Amino acid sequence: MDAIHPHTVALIRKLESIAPLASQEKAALLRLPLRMKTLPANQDIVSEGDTPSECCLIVEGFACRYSVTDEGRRQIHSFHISGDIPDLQSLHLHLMDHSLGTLSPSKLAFIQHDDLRTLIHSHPRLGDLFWRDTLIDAAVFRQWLIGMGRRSAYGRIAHLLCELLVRLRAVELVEDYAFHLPLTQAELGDALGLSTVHTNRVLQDLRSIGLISLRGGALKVLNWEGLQKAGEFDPAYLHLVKKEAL
Amino acid sequence: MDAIHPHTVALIRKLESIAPLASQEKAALLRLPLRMKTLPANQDIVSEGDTPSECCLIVEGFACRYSVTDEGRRQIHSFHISGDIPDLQSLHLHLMDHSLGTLSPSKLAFIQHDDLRTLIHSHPRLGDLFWRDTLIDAAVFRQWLIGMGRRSAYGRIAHLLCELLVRLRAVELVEDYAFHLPLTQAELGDALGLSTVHTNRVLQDLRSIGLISLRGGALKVLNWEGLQKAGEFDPAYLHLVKKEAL
DNA sequence: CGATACGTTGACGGAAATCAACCCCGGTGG
DNA sequence: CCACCGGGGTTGATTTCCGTCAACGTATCG
Repeated sequence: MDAIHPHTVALIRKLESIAPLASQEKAALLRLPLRMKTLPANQDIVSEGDTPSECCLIVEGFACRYSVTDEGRRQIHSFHISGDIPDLQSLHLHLMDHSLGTLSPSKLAFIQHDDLRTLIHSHPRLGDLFWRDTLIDAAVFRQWLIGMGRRSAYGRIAHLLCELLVRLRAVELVEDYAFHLPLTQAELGDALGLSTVHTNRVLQDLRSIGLISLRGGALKVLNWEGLQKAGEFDPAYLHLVKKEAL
Repeated sequence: MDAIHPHTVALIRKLESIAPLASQEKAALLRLPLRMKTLPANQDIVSEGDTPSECCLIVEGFACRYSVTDEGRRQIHSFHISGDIPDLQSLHLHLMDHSLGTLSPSKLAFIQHDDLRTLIHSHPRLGDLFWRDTLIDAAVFRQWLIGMGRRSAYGRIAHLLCELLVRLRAVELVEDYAFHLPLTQAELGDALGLSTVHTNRVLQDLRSIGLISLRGGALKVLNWEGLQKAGEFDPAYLHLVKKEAL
């Protein structure tokens, strides 16, 4: 009856990284009606003040949630990658209290709230799983909070890179400790509460110490142990099922 | 059959502040089996690394969630008041990635996960409501993130005080812009990523400007308009149903 | 009446912001 | 083909907010 959407595999891969899925649950997910959309970089997907009636699944690309203060300073709350549904919360919080935008050219799949509700109704375990996902989301916020409050710029950046590596690896976007990081230094700074200048200097430190290499959006972690230590990184807060972290 | 627990009224009042409740839902909540416990200040309720099988409803008192970095620096993630279930997330995230502790002498009510699951199963709308509550929780984290990243110490403290006033008012713990704030300046600092000394100085500023008065745990907002402006506070992110804010 | 916890004050230092150039590189258009 | 342009990255000089250290005041309590 309904079309099967191969784009949903990104979602399935992501969900399987945080809990096992039954085959009929996967089948139900694959039957979700999707509205595909491609966006260039730096476009709003949903804006603060909106009351969306659908959620946005990221199939490809990088996105972020952010707010802008009265004085025009941007704070990025989180980064989102393939398989994430960054505005899943709009299912229960109807008014967007922040914005969601692309950071790189992205392929998006929109899912109607009603379709999600129907899915959850017939597969309550999937509902629990989505809930779990939003809870992990909150856990990530808490980690960022620790970084902003109590870690140096150096530790903060290291921690963020560790987090991105682990999350990207969970959806198989990391090869040999290297991944594509389409973020400008200004964007990294806006995420970590740092100025662009300082972000630049700390990144240079990380490179000169030999922890990472970074050129033109290609990031490679040269010393995973060292980077984790620098960021006091412990992946427990991501609550992944596969613990072959190291 | 089951006993009716009047302590649950704190929870009902809180839930009604974020969504309307049907009378049979209230009745079901009142039938929840509770295990009461009284704790003095500065005691852990749940500790990082625990895998609890019950949630903690705060009936009376102040609590906070927090983490401690390797160097022993504490970061408080959130404050919790009457009606909150700060570790509701343990329902779906079995390993605690942070600790929960009292800040003042508190009256607590523990609810078995199984009882919550049964409740949610028979009243799915309550499940949605609990989910919504954890989403608001995350929204509060995002606001704190904005503060830590992009606001001055002055704005951060002002914002926090605004948030506490609105949340406390939602559960009827504010009278005439005054409320009980049993937090030390060290605790405020740990929440906002500030040193105790600096917290002290900024609080003095807020007092000398005439925005607040604060003595011995008694906080009174003298200039609500001014305090909101100082903190760029907009209560939308709390997603309360009663909007008679100002 | 000391002990202890919390608040307050001053002096000093440091991490990071700000300001202001300048470089590099990939487009693009004349 | 080269000049121009703009976005991102890099660098240095300067400033500032806030942390740290250390002392002292003040209140509550056993």
